[in-house]
Formats: sequence, structure tokens, C-alpha cells
Amino acid sequence: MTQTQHRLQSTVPLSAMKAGKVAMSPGEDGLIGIPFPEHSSEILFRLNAQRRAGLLCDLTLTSRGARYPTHRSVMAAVSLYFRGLFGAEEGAEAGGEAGGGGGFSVCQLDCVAPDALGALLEFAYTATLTIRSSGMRDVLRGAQLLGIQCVVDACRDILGETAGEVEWETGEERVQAERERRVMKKGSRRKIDRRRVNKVESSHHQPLPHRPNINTHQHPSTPPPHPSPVQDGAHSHPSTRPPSPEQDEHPPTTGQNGERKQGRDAGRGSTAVNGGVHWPQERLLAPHPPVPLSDDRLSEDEEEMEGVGNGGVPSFTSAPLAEQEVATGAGGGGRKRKSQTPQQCPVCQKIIHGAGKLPRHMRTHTGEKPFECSTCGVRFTRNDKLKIHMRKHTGERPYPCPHCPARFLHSYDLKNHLSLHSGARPFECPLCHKAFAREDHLQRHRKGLSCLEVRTRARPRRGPGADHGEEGRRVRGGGRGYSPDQLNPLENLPLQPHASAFHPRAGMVGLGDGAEAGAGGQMVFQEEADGEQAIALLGPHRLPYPGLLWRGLELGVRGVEGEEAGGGHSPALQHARWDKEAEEEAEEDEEDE
DNA sequence: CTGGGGATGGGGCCC
DNA sequence: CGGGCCCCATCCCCA
Repeated sequence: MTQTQHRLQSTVPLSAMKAGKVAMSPGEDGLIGIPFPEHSSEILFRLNAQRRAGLLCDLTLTSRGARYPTHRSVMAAVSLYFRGLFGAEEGAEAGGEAGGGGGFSVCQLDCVAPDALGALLEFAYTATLTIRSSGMRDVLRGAQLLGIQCVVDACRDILGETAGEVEWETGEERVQAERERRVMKKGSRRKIDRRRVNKVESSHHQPLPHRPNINTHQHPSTPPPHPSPVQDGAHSHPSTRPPSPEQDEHPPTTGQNGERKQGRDAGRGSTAVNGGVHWPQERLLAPHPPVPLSDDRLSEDEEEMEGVGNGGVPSFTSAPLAEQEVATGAGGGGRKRKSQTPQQCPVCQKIIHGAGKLPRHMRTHTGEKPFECSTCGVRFTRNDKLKIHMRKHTGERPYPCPHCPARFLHSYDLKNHLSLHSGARPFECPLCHKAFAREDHLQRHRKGLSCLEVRTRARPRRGPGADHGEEGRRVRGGGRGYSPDQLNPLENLPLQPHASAFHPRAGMVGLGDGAEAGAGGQMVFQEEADGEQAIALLGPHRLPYPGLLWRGLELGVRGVEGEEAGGGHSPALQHARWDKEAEEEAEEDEEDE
């Protein structure tokens, strides 16, 4: 979706973007939401940077000597405890001097182990909870005290505890080890994920698109002689009062991973650096960055980890989606396999089909390129791409043209090449009727300016239901494409050139997709004069921009909803796809109207 | 502007 | 169930 968004951004005027709306249609109907998936993460990232630099910190948390400067607003956003403490929640009263007021304050939280507190803080700012197995309990406890439900849930899941069976008596190394082992089981993970999926889907929080420094670096803990005495709300808050500040001080936790969505649902669905809660296993034992972007050599295992942890994603969404489809028998008859593994990307929300494909997809967000060419050093995100790349070095060109000596690296290159031999140009511009051998060239043609000139030559169109090349016709065809049945020129064109001009249906009625002019086919391109008039009415919209915009929006919609697997690939299917898009747009427009 | 090659990302099938 | 492999769609770049 990032791609889609980029496209969208690039096609939508900045002013419109800023205004939060795009001139899709004349009135306010054109309001659309333009997502900025990375916004939330960027904000969080910067807040974290400020925290690390001690900038704008108006709250310092202390725990047994360790000090953690932070921001009230962030803490209030992530913790029920602080929310109530600072009076940031309705009905809640500001507690003590730490209250919503203003000023810098210190909150002593000796009841939360320093490392756990650090991990929770890290979580608050990075949406990633990184902890050692041995520190799980401390974190769980801290999360409970501070009212960070998503972390509580996650820790419980990992520890295999239910809400009621939290054991505060630690020391049961054996038991814990056993639990930790259990945690490693897929089942356990899946269980967690399953719950999260729904959250993810329900809450449209944008997970972190990039990896915000999830290092496990220890927080600046400068042990002051005496922890800032602060009789703040921390201790006055009844509900979150610590059971016993005596928690053993495991050196365990080092925070990190988890993603955050708001409140309760927050962390859950989000989990991830890119979305997922990191449930590292062995990795937890090592206090180094869990999934550094720079970690080039990603072993398969690591990759797996990434998928599960970093993305945690995989399981998150996969379960639910899969269950849905499987349960309902939906998912389409012959594609059981496919229905088993749809997973939602925590970053772009896109549904990724195919077993084990999410980790691969996640690398498109992280930029990781684990596969390096041993010959030239070029790196790739996928090993199959590396494999193809290697053909360059080996000289292998496995796809020979049967008609000429040409050989190709890619099967699709051969395919394209073959069309040259055959002379086939199955992709025809619905507007100017120029034919192309390649679909992408037609698309480029359609999107570009190359087809700008209005074809003054009246062309009989084919059958009525067929309508392709929406924007082409819409834009330049302008009025020519209007059909009296579909649009009332008097009402739509003059008064709302926008809507009519770019209405997906506008100008498409009666346009065929290759079908010959059939009975009932309408002459869309009317008289020159009429055409001119219509175009004049369209005014500025004759420019290519609207067409681009529409395309961008279309892409955007598709991107959001997820690409339809196996969309039409043949020219016919492509046309059908355009038709479908146009119809959908038309429906939407109708609804708006 | 078009043709062509290459790169990238997603989905399906098979192991 | 995940990974490998393949195919496809799309985009970018260059001539």
C-alpha cells in the first residue's frame, strides 16, 4: 500500500492532500480519506528520539535508582494508570502533583523492576516490547500496575497464564522455564495471534512502517543517590498500587518490541515492528537488537522469526482470515491452499496470500535484503530474485526464442518478445485505438499525455455495456463519451463538470471493449460540435490530471482493499477489470449522489 | 512517445 | 505449514 500511497500522493495535488480531500466530485461528496500509514510511526519515532535526548520530557520515572525521563502525554496514552493519574481520562482526577497540571515531575515506581520499566517505556515509544524470558514476569507485573493491558495480555499468553493465575511468587525457575518452552510452541503463538488479528482489523491503527530503533540498549539509568523523592500519584493510585515493591530484580528485561495501538487493543493488534509483537525466543537471551535492518545475513530461521516476531504478524491475522474462509467454505472452490494462509500485513494492512509469504512481504517495508550475490555483492530481498540475478553471471538464459536466436533471463521477457514475432498487439487504447504489444505500455500510454489529443474523428462504438478506458475517455473524450442515458448533460456537465467529467461512467456508456457495435450500441462520439461543446464545458478537466487522479484513487482503493488475486491478466480480463473498476466507481458515485 | 530490458512484489503450485 | 520456484503485473529506465 505504500506503493499505492506513493502513487496516490504523486497524483493528487498537494493542496488537495493537505486539505484532506480530493476533488473527486463536485460537492463535498468528494471527501476521501488519504491515509498516511507512516505518520503515527514517525510521530512515535520522533517522540522516542526526544525522550532519548531528554527533550521536552516533563516526567521522570524512577525505579530503584534508575531514572527514565519521559513524556506525560505518551505515558497517559499508553497507560491507564498514568491516564488516571494525570487526569487525562474523563472522570479521573489528576493525582497529586503529578496531575495534569504542568510542570516537570518525578514518579517513583519502585514497585516496577527497573528493567521492566525500561522495557515498558521502550514499548510505549517504539511499539515493540523486547524482553528476556526471565524478565517476563517483571514486565507483566509492571504492565499490570501501569495498566498497559496489551502488554499484560501478551505476557500472560506467553507465560501461559490466565488473568487469574498470575503468580507473583517468582523463583520458580523450573516452572518458568517450562512455560517459556511452551511459549515457543506455535500453538501458543498462534493463540496470541489469533486474538490479535481481530484487534488489528478492528483498529485501524497504522503499525510502524519502519523499524524504529528497537535496540535493547539500556536506558539511561543514572542511579542517583536517592531516587527522586516523589510522593506522586504513583503511590497514591489505589487501583494500580503495586503488590509488593520487593520484586526480585532480575536483570532480565530489556525492552522492546510490541506495537501499539491505542489502549487495550493497541498493543495487541499491533505487535510489531512492523507490526508484530516480538516473541523472540533464544533471541531474548541476547540483549542485542532483535531485528536490525542491517542484519543482512538473515538465516532462514531468522527470517522465520522475523515473520513471527517482527511481524508477529503472520499468525496474527492469518488465523482469523483463514478460519473465516475455511469455515465458510468460501475462499473459492479449488484454492483451499490459498485460503489457509491469508495474512494481514501489520504495516500496510494488505492481505498477503500464500503460506510463508508474509515475511517476504515484510521485507518490502523493512528494506531488508538478506540475499547477497556472492559475485557482485548486489543484494536482494528474495532468494528467487537472487537466483535469477545469478543468471547474469553464469550467462544462463533459460528462455530461448523459438523463432530467433534471442534468449532471455525471464520467462516474461520471452513472452514479450514473442509478441513481437507474432505481431500481436492485443492491448488497444480505447480512446485512440493505438495498439500495444504490452499491457504496461498501454497503461503508460493511458496514463500519460501521449493520448491527450481529442480524437475528433467520430468513431462508432460498440455495444452498450462495454466501457473501457474510463479515464481516457473521461478526460479527453470529455463530452464525447456522454450518453444521454447516463448523464444529463444539462444537469451534470454545466453544473458539475467535475462529477460528470470524471464520473467513471461518464463517457463510457456504449463504448465497447472490443465487441463490435451491436444492436443498441450507442454512438458515444457524437457530432464534432457536440463533442466540442462538451469539452468546453469540461474546461480544465480536459487536462490529464483528473484521469491520473482517478487512476490514483483507483489504485488506492485497490491497494487498501487488497489486490484481487489473479486479477485478469489477459487483455480481455484486463478490460473486464477496468469495467469492473468503472462500475464500482459508478456505484460509489451513485451512492454519493 | 514508443519499444524493450530489467527490477520488484504478489500469488499459486509443488515439495 | 513454510519455502522454493515459477508466473504475472507493474513500474522504472534507457535508447
